[in-house]
Amino acid sequence: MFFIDPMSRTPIYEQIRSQLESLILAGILREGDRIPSVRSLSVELSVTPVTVLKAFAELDSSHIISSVPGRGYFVCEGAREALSAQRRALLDEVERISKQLAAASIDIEDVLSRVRLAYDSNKRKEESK
Amino acid sequence: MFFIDPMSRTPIYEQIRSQLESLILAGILREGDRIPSVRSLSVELSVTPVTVLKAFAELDSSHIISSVPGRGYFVCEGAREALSAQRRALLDEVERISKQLAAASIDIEDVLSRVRLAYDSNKRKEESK
Amino acid sequence: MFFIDPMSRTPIYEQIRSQLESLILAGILREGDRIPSVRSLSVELSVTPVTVLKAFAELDSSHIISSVPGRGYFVCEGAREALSAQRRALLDEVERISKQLAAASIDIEDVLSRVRLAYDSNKRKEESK
Amino acid sequence: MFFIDPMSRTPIYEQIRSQLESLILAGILREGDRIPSVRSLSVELSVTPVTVLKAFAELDSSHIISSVPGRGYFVCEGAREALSAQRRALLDEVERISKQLAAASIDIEDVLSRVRLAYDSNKRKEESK
DNA sequence: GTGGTCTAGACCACG
DNA sequence: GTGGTCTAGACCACG
Repeated sequence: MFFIDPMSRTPIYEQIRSQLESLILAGILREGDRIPSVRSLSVELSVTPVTVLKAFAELDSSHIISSVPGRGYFVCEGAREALSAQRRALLDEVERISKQLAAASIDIEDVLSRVRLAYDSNKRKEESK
Repeated sequence: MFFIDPMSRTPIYEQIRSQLESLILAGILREGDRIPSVRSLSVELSVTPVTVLKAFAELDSSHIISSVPGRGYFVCEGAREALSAQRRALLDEVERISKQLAAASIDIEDVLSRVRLAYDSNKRKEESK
Repeated sequence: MFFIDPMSRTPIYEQIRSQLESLILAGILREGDRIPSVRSLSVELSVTPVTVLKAFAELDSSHIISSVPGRGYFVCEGAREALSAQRRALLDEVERISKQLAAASIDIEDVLSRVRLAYDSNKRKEESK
Repeated sequence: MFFIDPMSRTPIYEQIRSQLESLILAGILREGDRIPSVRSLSVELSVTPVTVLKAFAELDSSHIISSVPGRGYFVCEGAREALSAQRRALLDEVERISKQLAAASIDIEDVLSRVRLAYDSNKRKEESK
């Protein structure tokens, strides 16, 4: 269900968070569903429980999942909608700022290269390439 | 010195502001220089003085130029640095948001196309005219 | 400058966060000020750097302080106002819900005791009492 | 069966709703029971039928009671459980927020007084009358 | 069993 | 030097 790349420059907890988000967006994890326990997932992924917990805590603070101590983590009401709204908002923000940059006559290539830079810094440097 | 495209979707006062900014960034207009008067510029560009004034007022409120009643508008101390800081800040913001989008596994093409969309919406499609 | 009680039931990172908030609200730490480094504070308080970092990371995600990797953490623009707004909002929420409870004829003592319960669960159990 | 205080600052329809809720919670009105008609209740309480209807409509939209056109309003399946769940949820919310306030070192008295304020604003000061 | 906090220490990138 | 991630493992409360 989960796959992490320990060599990636994206921190492991971000990879876990991102995959949980995708599972919720895809409707595989639904409102009220219990998600795998911190410990079981840490075993499955061969990482320490603290790393899994960090991913869960971030989603908890965005009200995407909710912790019930002693019972586990559960997908919140409206989590899916919240996630798509979040993503739409980020893309809208990119557009809004890009309009300002266009108005300031900044070369579009400068903007595009910044986006690529951000994505690259998030990716593994593949030595074999 | 100035060129405006009355057919552009970018408001004329934005075009004027953007060109003044470029002249300051390029070092053509320097700290303390007097910039063309509202009246003369409105004649030169064949636009109403109100439009020119709007551009000046925006730059005034960002402390890029400053009005000296009865004498005209002058380029502020540190205007050039302020402008480059502004532009750097916007580009930094693009990068920051792009990192979030990367972390959320949003396809980079979705982001790039939003940037292009913003730039396109700022341009007049000249071919179709 | 800082004092933590390792015996308290309030986690150490919450104590650190709360004290930083108080210093900002009191105007002792101001916008743009650099706050003590993670490592120096961990030495001063005799806790691990990870615990200090957890406190800082929470304040970072609320835009109260901001990390500049390689240079340290700094108090954000508007941090003080944001903190007081936060606190006002929480108290307003208590009042709003209390009105609903009053309208539902819930005994006020049931409500007050819930508040006390929350506060008690946050405090040290004093055995000596 | 019903008592309303026309002098209270709590709207009359809230009083009616609250009393219906109490009757259901107390088990006096049970699932499937027919509740008094809008018309008879408006006469009994000397209020306009519109006020009674407003109380019923609110309970209807929370699926506590349900209208059967031409026959009257009936208590829904599970109404009692739904009501206690609602009340528990509100009290849980008070506790949750109180924990945040405690963590932020807000004086407990500030919180308690907000609760009392909400209850007081809901009551008519009878002595001053 | 569940989540949650903390330690001690390694290691990384960046300036 | 700065922040930031991760491990391995101890220990806690709660159910």
